[in-house]
Amino acid sequence: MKSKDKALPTSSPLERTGERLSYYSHNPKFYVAVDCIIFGFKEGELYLLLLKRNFEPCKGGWSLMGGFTQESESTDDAAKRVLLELTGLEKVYMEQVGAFSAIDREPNERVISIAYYALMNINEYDHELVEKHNAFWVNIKELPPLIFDHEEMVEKARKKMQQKASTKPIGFNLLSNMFTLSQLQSLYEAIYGEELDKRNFRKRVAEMDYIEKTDQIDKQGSKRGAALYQFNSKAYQKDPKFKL
Amino acid sequence: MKSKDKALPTSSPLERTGERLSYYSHNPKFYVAVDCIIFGFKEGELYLLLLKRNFEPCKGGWSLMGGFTQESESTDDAAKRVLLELTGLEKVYMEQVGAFSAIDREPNERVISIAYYALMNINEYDHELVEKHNAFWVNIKELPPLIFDHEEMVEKARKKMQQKASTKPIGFNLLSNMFTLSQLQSLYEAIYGEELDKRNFRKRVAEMDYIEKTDQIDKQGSKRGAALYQFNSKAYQKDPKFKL
DNA sequence: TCAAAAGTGTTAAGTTTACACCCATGA
DNA sequence: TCATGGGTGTAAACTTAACACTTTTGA
Repeated sequence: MKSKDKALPTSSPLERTGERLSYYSHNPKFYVAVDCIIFGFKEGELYLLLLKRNFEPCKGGWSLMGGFTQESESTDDAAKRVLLELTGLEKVYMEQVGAFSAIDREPNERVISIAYYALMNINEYDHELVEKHNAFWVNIKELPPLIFDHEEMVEKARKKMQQKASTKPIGFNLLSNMFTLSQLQSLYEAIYGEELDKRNFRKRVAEMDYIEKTDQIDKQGSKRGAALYQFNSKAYQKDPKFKL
Repeated sequence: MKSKDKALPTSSPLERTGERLSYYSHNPKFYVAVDCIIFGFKEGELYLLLLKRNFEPCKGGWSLMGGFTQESESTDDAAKRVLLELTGLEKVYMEQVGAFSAIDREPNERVISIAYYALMNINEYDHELVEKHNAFWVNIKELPPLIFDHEEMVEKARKKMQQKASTKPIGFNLLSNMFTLSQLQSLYEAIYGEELDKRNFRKRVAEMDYIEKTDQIDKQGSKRGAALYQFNSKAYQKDPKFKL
């Protein structure tokens, strides 16, 4: 790898630092950040967990939650850690969105950032931690201007999440363990940004045997009550077909 | 951004280096590489342009072409530069595949690498440069073991390229300016890894007005000769629908 | 008693798939 | 003259989209 083989035909004594080989030491190093697009869902709408920054740089602005990759971490690890720091949650569904590396993406320092999106249940997190970070759930239809290139990250994350959610059962991460079909439908309507036909939707759900009806009834959403369903991931593994 | 606000409540004098603010200086920095999955197409098969490494590390192994991001570049820029260094080509179609950051992905140094795939016409490049880098077109069905995590990069790139090629007219980058429908079909068969029905394929092509029949005839591929077509990207912009 | 959400099938339209023969030409 | 790839249409299968009424119950 790493081209530059003209300048570095073989490893030379000059290229050693201490005990370890260093073929690379004439190249620059960079801060590598991670930024998290954290999706939540309530009342038929998607929300993002955003920071109203009470620290520099861009104090006072709105931003994604982020952090710096450490020596001991992959960027996946760093993203998980950053999410844990903010929400107290482990094992949250996350996907890499991509690297953002424009030279001037931050005003004062060169930082390359790897964006990740996360899907979490908006009802289960550590409120104290979120408050401490001055973070708020913001309706995705009413996003404020975001600092740096964070709006671009959000856009890319939305597209990627939408694409993935249509072919893989990742949407359930945004719901409680048990959910009504109306909730599931309104979730997918929010993800796709369009209304879906109730009967066609339920027909498709009925074909996915791993979306299992429980004997529980939800009495919050309606007078009549609606059957609660759950996603059975083991059953899904056996016949992993999904389309909504 | 960047969490760690406990350790860094506000910018303090200590956080300044020279003239510039440095809120981040207690964080580590990393080499940031780019690696290129370079696709070509000939004789009905996909090929990758791979290096038989005549330099360390992993001299003698097969790898992707790569290089290090410089201060003056985004990773997109770096990927373009690296491709230019190897092939002499500018304006090649490239897409980011993602960041690869496992701590031990390289044996001797911590390097975070951003992978890109490139689609190029296998008939048009600077052979001298390729020879100088000891690079070879390898049939994608007969790939040798690759160093580091490059096989993982290739797999992810193939999936991403396949996905994109089915919905956006990027495949033309792998063909000459003019091509026969048989060539186009065999390209898509190679991308999808499955045979396609000739009549159905041509029916779909016929619906895309921006795939224009020229008055040129290809006499190489057959005795009878086959009409040559070209992709009209301006016509495509006007009605950007694509599905193959 | 009525408003509000839950639940339930059928048909038409559109899309996708399968399939076979004649044509033109150079060797 | 024949082997080779070029070129062409139709029907069946399947998938998707459109659509309206009855049920239950808490206020």
